[in-house]
Amino acid sequence: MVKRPTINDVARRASVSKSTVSLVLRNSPLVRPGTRAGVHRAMAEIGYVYNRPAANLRSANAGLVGLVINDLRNPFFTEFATSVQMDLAARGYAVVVANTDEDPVLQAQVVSAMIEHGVSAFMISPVFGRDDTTFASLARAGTPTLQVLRHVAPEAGRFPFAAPDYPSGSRLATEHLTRSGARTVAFVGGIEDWSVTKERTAGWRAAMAAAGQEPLFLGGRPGRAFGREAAFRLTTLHPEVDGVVCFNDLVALGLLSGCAEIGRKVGHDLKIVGFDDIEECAQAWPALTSVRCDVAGFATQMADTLHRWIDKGIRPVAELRTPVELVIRASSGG
Amino acid sequence: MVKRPTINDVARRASVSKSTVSLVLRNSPLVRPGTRAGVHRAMAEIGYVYNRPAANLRSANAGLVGLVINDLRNPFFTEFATSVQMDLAARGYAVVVANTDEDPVLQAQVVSAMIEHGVSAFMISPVFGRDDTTFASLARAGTPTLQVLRHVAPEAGRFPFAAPDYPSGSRLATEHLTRSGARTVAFVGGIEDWSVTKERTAGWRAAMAAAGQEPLFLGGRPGRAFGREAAFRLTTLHPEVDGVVCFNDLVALGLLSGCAEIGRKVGHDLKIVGFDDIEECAQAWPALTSVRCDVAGFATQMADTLHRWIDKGIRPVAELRTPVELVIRASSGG
DNA sequence: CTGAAAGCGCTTACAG
DNA sequence: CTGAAAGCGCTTACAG
Repeated sequence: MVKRPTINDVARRASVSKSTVSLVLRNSPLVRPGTRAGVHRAMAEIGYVYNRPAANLRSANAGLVGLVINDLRNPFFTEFATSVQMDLAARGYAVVVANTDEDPVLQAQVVSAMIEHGVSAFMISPVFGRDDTTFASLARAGTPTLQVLRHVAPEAGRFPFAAPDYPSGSRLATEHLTRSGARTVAFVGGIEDWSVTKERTAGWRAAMAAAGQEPLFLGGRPGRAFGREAAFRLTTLHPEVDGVVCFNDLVALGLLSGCAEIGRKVGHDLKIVGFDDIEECAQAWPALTSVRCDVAGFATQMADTLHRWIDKGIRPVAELRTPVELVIRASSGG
Repeated sequence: MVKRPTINDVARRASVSKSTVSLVLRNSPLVRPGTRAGVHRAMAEIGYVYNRPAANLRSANAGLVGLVINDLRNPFFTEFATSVQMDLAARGYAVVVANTDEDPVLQAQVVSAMIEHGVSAFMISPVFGRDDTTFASLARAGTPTLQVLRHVAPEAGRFPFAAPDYPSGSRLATEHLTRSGARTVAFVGGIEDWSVTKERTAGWRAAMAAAGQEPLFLGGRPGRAFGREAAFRLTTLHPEVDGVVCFNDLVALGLLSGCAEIGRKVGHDLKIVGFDDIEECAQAWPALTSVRCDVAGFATQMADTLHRWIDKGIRPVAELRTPVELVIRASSGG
């Protein structure tokens, strides 16, 4: 509202040139301690605040990062986005975020807007579907862009990708269920077209094949509602299923809720494993066995990767997979 | 990475002056349709993208809004923040967000950073506690700032505030429980110092007083973990309690989980009401009765309020309360 | 170590 | 309707 004091006002107040003030601002060793102190005093006195966009016009490094997420209301992504934001803030970046709600048009819009705002880099968990306008803009702008958690852009070299090792996760889950005595293990949740669904079912399919079992896949929107619905469907249509690997924890928690409603004992005649290990898993009853992806740790790693790319020019590897582990709790009879 | 084309490049390509290009950019009616078309063609051909920070240096309106939230991982705030972000995006703003994790120091840091980045306005759900540095910075910068959901800044005139009508919510909840036959209604969760706790207990206290009952308040961190713990504590130490109003839905859902574990029937010998009505309430088993604050609708209203403040200079009223309603489900025996 | 000048990409009067 | 000039708040060579 009120016009902010500028570098010129500081210079006048401290009786130096504005170049000197600029040097002080940028912590140059060239300026004498006494001068520096005087400048700092002047800044405090007149309430000077640095104008980053202006500085950025001449130099570079906007200190702004774009974070674009397909479904921010899903606790898995919430945790990821929040952790990334906080980690980047600790490194001095401001984060402009957008939820794309699995909508390719919205995604293209927010990405364009962020490019106009001059973000230094992007971290994106993209929507699926044949829409290249987003990545075309990104390529044209040349902004460093890291795909996380899911990938869609074809040129992996241009848009490096990192995610937890989903296939291993579902393999671990399935083997655990089989070892615990489950005879028929279904996979519940996930949209079949999505690459992430292919990855999350891969380990389960492999384990099923190894055990000589016919894989039963129940696809659906990965939320609680579908999980609840699946509880009824499984019990009615597939009573032989005694083990379930879920696409994510929301589906598993919905399944738990549905089983509670129909009075089906989870952990005994039906063993359930979730995916992601969101915080709620440990608080549920029965507590939910899940594939721990360590989102918070993954987020920290990604924040660091992006920071090194922007600041030090260190390009991330084209594809990175981080290890997952199975956390066994009551829902799988553990 | 690659230097973006500028307004000058467009001008050269379209054989006009850069002033004309600027006018086209700003949709001025002054420029002839033919000229305008030529400029647009040139922009497309060379892949011009508008440089907002540069424009902002001369004019105003950064098109950037700061969203500062005390606990982004809490689904209530997640829903709020996500809705606000999407609504503001629809109005052409980019949103830089930060989670402060109830930490006043972090809050002061991110607010300063956002001021440096030149955000046009703030929407803040502040941390509690005696820390004025955040609001002092805000006041000094003169950036329009709307307090939402919680308030802490003393000068309401300077920092308008808006939130759902919490007191009415707990009154509705308590009356409903009493009417449903509960004899002893406790309040569970919430840090006693927080103003929001005072507000959320107010209606309950009033209803208790009206019913001539002694109020039992069990304070604690408003999360699932505390809710679970409370289930055990209530059953052991306060077996007479047959109705509970919770600080928020997370506490209520934790309570549900704890009751499931100890085999206590919710909705019959213990009736529970949550607060906020997050999406999960309807998916829980038993489904959770809750005070609906309509976060999404509230968010839309706040986005609109902020937009009118920034764009049209219409100051919000000093304090706004939005109506709440009780959504009755199985957990309260409804 | 410090200052004067030019320039970053845009917008804003001001002429024409 | 269109163009030349100045200026937004900073940084960057370049002198001194």
